[in-house]
Amino acid sequence: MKEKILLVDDEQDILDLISYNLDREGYEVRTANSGTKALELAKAESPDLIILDVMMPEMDGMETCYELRKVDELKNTVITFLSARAEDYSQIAGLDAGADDYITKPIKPRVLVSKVKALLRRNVEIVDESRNIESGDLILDRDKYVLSKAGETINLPKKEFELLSLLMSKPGKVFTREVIMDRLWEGEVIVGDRTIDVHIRKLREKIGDERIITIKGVGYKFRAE
Amino acid sequence: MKEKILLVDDEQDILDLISYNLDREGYEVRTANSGTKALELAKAESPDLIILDVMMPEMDGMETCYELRKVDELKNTVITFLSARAEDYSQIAGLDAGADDYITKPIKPRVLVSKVKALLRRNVEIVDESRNIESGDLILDRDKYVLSKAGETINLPKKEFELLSLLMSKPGKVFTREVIMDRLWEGEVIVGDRTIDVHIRKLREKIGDERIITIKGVGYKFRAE
DNA sequence: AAACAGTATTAACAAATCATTAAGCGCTAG
DNA sequence: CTAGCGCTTAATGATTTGTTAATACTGTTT
Repeated sequence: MKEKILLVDDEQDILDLISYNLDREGYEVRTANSGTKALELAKAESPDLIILDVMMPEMDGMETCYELRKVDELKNTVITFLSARAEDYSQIAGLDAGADDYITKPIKPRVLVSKVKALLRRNVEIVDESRNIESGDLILDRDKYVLSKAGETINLPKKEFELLSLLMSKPGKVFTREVIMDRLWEGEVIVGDRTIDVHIRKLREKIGDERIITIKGVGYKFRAE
Repeated sequence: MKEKILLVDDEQDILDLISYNLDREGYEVRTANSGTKALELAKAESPDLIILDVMMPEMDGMETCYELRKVDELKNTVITFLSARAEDYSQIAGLDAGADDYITKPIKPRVLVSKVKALLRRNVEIVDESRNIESGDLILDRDKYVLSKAGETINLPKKEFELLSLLMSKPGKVFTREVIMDRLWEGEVIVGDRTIDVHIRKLREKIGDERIITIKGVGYKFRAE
């Protein structure tokens, strides 16, 4: 699943340059040469990221951004400006219009690419941050402090809940014992390594052994589907 | 850990001037007076930064840049142009060729040095950002602590993972036994040479014999595609 | 071709790390 | 005030990972 990027600028050269670079990185790139067209395309495609030139005839970047932000489907879309001037004034005004970042010309392809990557990653993280985490038949409800497994609800004690919550926040990612301790016992006390094992064990008892994977010498991770 | 810079220009004066300044700042500077030689040197040394004159007889800067970008080991290398003309046109064309920045003549040593510093700093950030190393059908995921080979995931024990991670961090570069020991057993214990062989062997069992190449009397390297 | 230096391979051993169980302690609800 | 729950630890057992030693191999030098 490629991530979609909508690129808006009135200069064809810029469109070519940027789309060439993003395309090479494996993104699906759409282009528009005016704010009006951008709005149309954005509604139709709901891209993950919109790169918007500030200076355009007719409808400029700021205005387009305001309009884009009104569209409900684009709530989770990251918008970033593109501008020749790095003046503070325009930066602030741009972000006020609902943009998430600011890229200045002249464009340096590799900077652009890594910025785009960072923005999209941030987006993913924000989405992940939602209160519920699902994976397979498990649903972890951070608000209600409850875990559901295949419909039935399981009440987890605090430490177990937090541990599972941590592991499930990034399925597949390994959490070292050190990190786990930092998160679950922030500085308070120092607990032994076996404590973590025991909590892991209790969790495994409740959600099944396969879900939590041990990486010896490294840490634990939640099995990504 | 000095950072390596490759300097390419057909005029000896320029080479002298720039390398004098960069050398004084503690960088390790190599020079080439043609695009062809630059390619050779770049492949052999995989520098961190390449400064490329646009106007050169035979193979010009743009063309050299295109060629350089095709080389896999130079993926993370920053390339910057050097040109007498600051016209917009050449800027865009140059960046399109895969360069990261543009330095204009006449060269002001102080400006050059600070630009170089900025470029290398950025490079560090970019490299740090991606926790994955890819090569061919292998993907090493440092977060998940797994290796994927053609889709299927392989779990590697810590030492093996670290060893492969080291080798893959600079494909094609030879790591001596000494360096490997430094990185994998930082001062802790002293292990025999055979230990490394065994880990290499286990890795080869898992990823195929062709991937890791032995250079007798020197060390091991990961085969660049 | 024999001696040599360096690497490969294998299996056996040692060490590190994790799992499991049971038990104790402290807090809180009833 | 005490039963119960949750948290932690200790003790022991199981497993994986790391290391070494012994031996075989490969290529190079004399």
